[in-house]
Amino acid sequence: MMSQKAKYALRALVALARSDGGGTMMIGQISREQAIPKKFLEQILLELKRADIVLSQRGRSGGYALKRLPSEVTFGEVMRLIDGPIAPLPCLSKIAYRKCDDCQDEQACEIRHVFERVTLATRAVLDSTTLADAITLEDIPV
Amino acid sequence: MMSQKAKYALRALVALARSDGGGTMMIGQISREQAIPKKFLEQILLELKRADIVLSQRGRSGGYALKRLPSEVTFGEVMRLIDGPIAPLPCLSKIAYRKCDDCQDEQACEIRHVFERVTLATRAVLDSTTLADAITLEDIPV
DNA sequence: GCTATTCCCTACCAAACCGATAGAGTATTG
DNA sequence: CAATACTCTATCGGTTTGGTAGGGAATAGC
Repeated sequence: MMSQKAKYALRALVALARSDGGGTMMIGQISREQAIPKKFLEQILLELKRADIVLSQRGRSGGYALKRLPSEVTFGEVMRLIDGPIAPLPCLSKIAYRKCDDCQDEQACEIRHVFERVTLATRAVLDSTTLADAITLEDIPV
Repeated sequence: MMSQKAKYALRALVALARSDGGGTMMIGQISREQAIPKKFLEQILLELKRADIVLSQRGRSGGYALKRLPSEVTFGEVMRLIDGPIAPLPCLSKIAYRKCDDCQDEQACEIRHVFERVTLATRAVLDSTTLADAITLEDIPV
């Protein structure tokens, strides 16, 4: 299961992408519209800002907006930022490769072989789907 | 990331499947061979037994063996047993469907649309790969 | 029929993680 | 200059994770 936080992050980004193709929204506005606890959303948006996915304007008529085009933000990037590696095993991760503590021979590991397929399939979806795709996805058949 | 426990469970099952196509092994033997903490493995095997995946023999020359053919135990079944639903969202789970707390319209949820694809792809792998496949998988190209 | 061996079961535990909440600080603008 | 909105750090209760501990019950071999 993905974390609640990742779900919130994606929902907030979709809201920003919908908003006039990248217009500015205030935290409170997103929070209300998407039913996300405000203070929690604050932290999430801050994290997305540090990752150069959104930008912010402080002060009286401030708010958040996408820093890039909706078509240039993938679900994979957001998931990795918030929930960490997409691969179910450290030895299959691109961004955080690590040998499994107890694995003697990585090439012979049957578990790894199977989950490599899972990982490739998952990445194929998440790294190719952008916010722009998401908001028009209703029409496209699976 | 999948849990350590699920990794142990699958490794133990693969060991049992390899063992003479379903021969009996003692906990200690699996534990040593696979470098799995013995008492933890005990709990895992017990759980697999309750799920009718393995069977046990108590007493002096006891041990564990697969209850079914290696070709009749899928990775998906084991993962669901140990780690719970495969779907990353409760509203996409087969075994534990639940509406997302904060979701107003499931059919319109963009997040759901994307992760439905992920789920289908993951299930396609895990529900079609068995222990028998795993131990001969080295030869099959991805 | 005893006893060593093996599985069975329940309880417990420390550390990490999750999903927030609190509150004080810093820009910006009307 | 004050109201408003973002910024940052700390804290917190509850759950999950990855084990460990220890006694009980069955069974095979002598």
